[in-house]
Amino acid sequence: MATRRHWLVKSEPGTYSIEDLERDGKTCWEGVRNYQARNFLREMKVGDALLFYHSSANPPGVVGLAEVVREAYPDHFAWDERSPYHDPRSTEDDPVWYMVDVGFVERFPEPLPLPELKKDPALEGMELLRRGSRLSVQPVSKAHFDHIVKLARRRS
DNA sequence: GCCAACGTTGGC
DNA sequence: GCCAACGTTGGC
Repeated sequence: MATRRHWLVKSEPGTYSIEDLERDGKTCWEGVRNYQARNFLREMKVGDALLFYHSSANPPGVVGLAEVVREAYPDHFAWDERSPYHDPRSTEDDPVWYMVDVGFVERFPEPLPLPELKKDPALEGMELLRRGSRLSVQPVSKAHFDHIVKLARRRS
């Protein structure tokens, strides 16, 4: 079996929250419109583990875990003129944007707020904490991933 | 609401 | 290929 990879995905809770994913069980991760983030989406394999991050929240932070349940396929919202994610450069014959399906794994009893993650020396070098980092889909090292899960357990 | 950081666009 | 202008992200 191939080694499972680890990632972090951001969502604004007003758009789609961990509570929404808990309710839905799974969802398609549409709307990624950044090439670097898209390339990471296309690298994802079924079973890869995801940190679910609430951006533009009070406070922002990691709120739970999800997993990849379907590998990358064309993001058809790009073809929909009424969608906020519409992008005329992407067509059915030649898709530009992709999405995966993600499944709910767990919601942390308490969110891990960004300011606390910033203070943690064990998370040094994490992409999320890099100054000016805006990537909405990013790889996470296993060590950083495991440490964050451990922090979540410690809080409960 | 502000603004720093970043990505994209388009003129040249 | 350079780079200024612009739009977006996202913390604060």
